[in-house]
Amino acid sequence: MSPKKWRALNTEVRQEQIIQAAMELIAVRGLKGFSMAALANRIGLVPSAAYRHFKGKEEVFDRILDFIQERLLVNIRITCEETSEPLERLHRILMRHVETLRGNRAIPRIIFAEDVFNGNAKRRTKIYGIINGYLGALNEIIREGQQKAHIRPDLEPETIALMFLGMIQPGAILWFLSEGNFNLSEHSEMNWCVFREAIQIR
Amino acid sequence: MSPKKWRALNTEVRQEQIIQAAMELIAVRGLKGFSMAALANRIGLVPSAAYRHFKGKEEVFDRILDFIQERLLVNIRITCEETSEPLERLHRILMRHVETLRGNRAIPRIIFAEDVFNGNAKRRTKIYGIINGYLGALNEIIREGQQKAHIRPDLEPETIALMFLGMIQPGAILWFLSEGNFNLSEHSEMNWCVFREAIQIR
DNA sequence: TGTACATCAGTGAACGCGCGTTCACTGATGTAC
DNA sequence: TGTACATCAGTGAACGCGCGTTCACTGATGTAC
Repeated sequence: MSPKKWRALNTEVRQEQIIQAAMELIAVRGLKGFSMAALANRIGLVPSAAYRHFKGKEEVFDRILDFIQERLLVNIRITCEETSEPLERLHRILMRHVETLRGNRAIPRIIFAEDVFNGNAKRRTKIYGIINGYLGALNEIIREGQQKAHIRPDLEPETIALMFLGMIQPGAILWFLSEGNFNLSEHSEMNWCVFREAIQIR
Repeated sequence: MSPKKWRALNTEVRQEQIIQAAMELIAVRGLKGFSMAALANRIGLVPSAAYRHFKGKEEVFDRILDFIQERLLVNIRITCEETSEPLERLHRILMRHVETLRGNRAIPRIIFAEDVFNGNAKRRTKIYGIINGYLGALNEIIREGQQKAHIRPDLEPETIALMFLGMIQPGAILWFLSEGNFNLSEHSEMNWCVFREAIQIR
């Protein structure tokens, strides 16, 4: 079929290619576009070949979730290495989060798509865990900010952490629905100003 | 088949039943559970009978979106009739919004499920329009609050309106993922306190 | 009031399609002796 | 260094399933005369 010499690649390489292809497919065509056939074709394989590297669609999806979790937590980790000032940390995490969404359009599609976990309690729990893990990391930063007297101590860290996500989500949906026309970064920056004033000690 | 006498109902009644059944299905089983077959069975019809009352699945979905739009805007309308105090309006709209989500679990599933509009530009535009319409109504209330010197005039009404949605969305997702264990009302109330302080004139 | 016909909601069988998955087979590469 | 065999990635045909949709048909109700 192909003019150039036929070449088999080992499983690790293929697994990475498949996850990558899946993310691209979801980014461009949505969750419906994420099929084993489309996946395989995208990296020049026949659909059944994908089953040499993954047990099935479920496993591919699980790996995608792992990837997303990792991406989000890395943002927090490197930010915390950069600075120890709590408000500055939150600000940078916000900006990195937005950039991550802009760079990986598949992420909001998966996280928001409540559809994904239906009839699959394990998956639902997994996504719940990812979000809670992220919120937990934010909680820690916020609590530190309260101890250092940078953040109002009368607010629950959990409330602040959720409002943090609230700065991003509605904008992300509008950005997505408007096919990129809505200015997500600018909007987040304005939200941040209001948010910071609301939580910092005046 | 059925023991009780066979009875045909007219199209208006059936249309209402079908929309209702569709919302229930989405609420309980997610968007994947929304099929013409399940729909029809739920109201005691054979799948093909549904096509007597709707051209197809697309049309059913369009009508669901109309229903949601109506529900959201009604919340704003009746609140504005109750009180003319801008901050009180926003507070009540927030509570009503939360109650609407709790009463119609299908709504967050549809609005968040970015999947829905894929490959269907018209539908995407329609949902964008619904959200923008809601934001527009909030904008008006906010602008009035700024003119009456209840709300800080240095903030863009659009920013405030989006943050308003941000009070609801992350909580709604957690509430959904936790299968109702997350206390959405309480969380919204706490968010409101922070939000009000952030936008009101001190 | 009775008859002939149109309308309208509901039925069941059948279709085409896409998708996830399986399986026997192939051909290249790695390994044991 | 050469031969025999195992392993491993890729192939293509085929499956079963669910779903959206169509269509000829049925039986009750409404309407015209």
